[in-house]
Amino acid sequence: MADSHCIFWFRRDLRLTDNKGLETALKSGKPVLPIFIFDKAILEELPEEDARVSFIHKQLCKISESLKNDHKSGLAVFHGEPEAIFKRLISEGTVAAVYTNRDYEPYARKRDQAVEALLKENDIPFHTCKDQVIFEKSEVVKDDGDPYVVYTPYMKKWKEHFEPEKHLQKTDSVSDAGDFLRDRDFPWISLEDMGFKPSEIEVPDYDLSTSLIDNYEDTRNFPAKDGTSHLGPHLRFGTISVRQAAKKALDSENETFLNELIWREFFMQILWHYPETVNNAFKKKYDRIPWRNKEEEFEKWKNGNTGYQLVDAGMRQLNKTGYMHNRVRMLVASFLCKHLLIDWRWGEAYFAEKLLDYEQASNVGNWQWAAGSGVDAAPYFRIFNPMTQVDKFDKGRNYIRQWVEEVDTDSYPDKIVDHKEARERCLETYKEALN
DNA sequence: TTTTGAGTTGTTCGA
DNA sequence: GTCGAACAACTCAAA
Repeated sequence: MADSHCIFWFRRDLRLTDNKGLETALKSGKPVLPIFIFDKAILEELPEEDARVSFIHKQLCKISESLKNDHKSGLAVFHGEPEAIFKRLISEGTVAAVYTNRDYEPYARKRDQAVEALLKENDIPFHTCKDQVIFEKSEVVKDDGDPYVVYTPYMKKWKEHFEPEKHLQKTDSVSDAGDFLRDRDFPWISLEDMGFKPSEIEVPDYDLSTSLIDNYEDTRNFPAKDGTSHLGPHLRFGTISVRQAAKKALDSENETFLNELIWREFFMQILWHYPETVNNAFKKKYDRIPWRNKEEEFEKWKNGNTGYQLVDAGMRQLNKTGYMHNRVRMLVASFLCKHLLIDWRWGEAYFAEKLLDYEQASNVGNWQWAAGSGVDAAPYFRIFNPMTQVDKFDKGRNYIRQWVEEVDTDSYPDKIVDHKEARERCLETYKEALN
């Protein structure tokens, strides 16, 4: 029998530096076989061209290259059902342990439980590490042990607990930590093998320059300025570690950026404690709202043809680039739920399909916020006025003109609903349902 | 247990 | 144009 080795399973932590689980695996003393699995169940739901699949694939190529060059090792990439692949991997009898970083989404939790059970049957330990957040699960909770469901006290407690020297400690460099399994070749899987084409939409590199972070508070409300770090997708796929991002946030005099990272963790712990909110309103009676759910209106919203300029600009930016300015996200979400009375789950699903920085915890949390049904949500009578939002945040209409070329011509669509009427209809509907 | 103050991001209306 | 109140209570967090 060949010598035993352990496995490190990459998921949403696609980097070789400052990767807690990888470091732990290397320190086990056994050679490490790094693997990635394209999960068939997830891929089947996606269109032929998906920017995120392309991005993951590209990152895997990079990781594989540097493993080859620096460690004479390779990355084993699979396409299939995780459990079945692990069965195959352990069938040789040489796997001593499996290491991975924890993932808190309901689907991932279920998947990991199944894998863990399978490994256990074969007496193989499954070690998981905290990597994608500074604080997870119940690390920041109220004194009585219950989770926070209001952001501000959570944020304060988070900061109380936070010790940069301890929590931002970088992992050892890969070469110092241990060895990879060498000289094993695996067939490489191309996008085409999995039925995908390279996407025309590219994930932009992140920019953590100081000026950007220091000015974050000034620019974050003005979509035309696009003062964004593009950090979202990189935190999503782990091409940057949250610790490195937090370090940058700390260097800034301005806490706004750190607060955004804390929002991310706030929603992650909400999802951890309340996984059912993926499909159900956090405030249960909001599930009594009789959504109108008009398909043709949903289509217009998706395509940016509502006749409300800022809404349309946002949706078109999303469709073209996989990104939408946060200020505008709030508006289009409010518009869908309140003006059109379409179920927040429809909007959530559309964002899930399009956003490069899609993060289930934040997306569900923020959609429920917009609908009024979530934790710490906007009161239901707070209804954005799409015209007023233009005056406030895109006065020069630069953002609008950038994304809606025909905005000042006859071919631009009429308003899908009258603002005043829609507003009153919403207030009545909510009031009635929540009584 | 009870009390108190507070809660991401707004809009409208009337003075 | 500017300002404060109303919009609706409710529930959370902490003392």
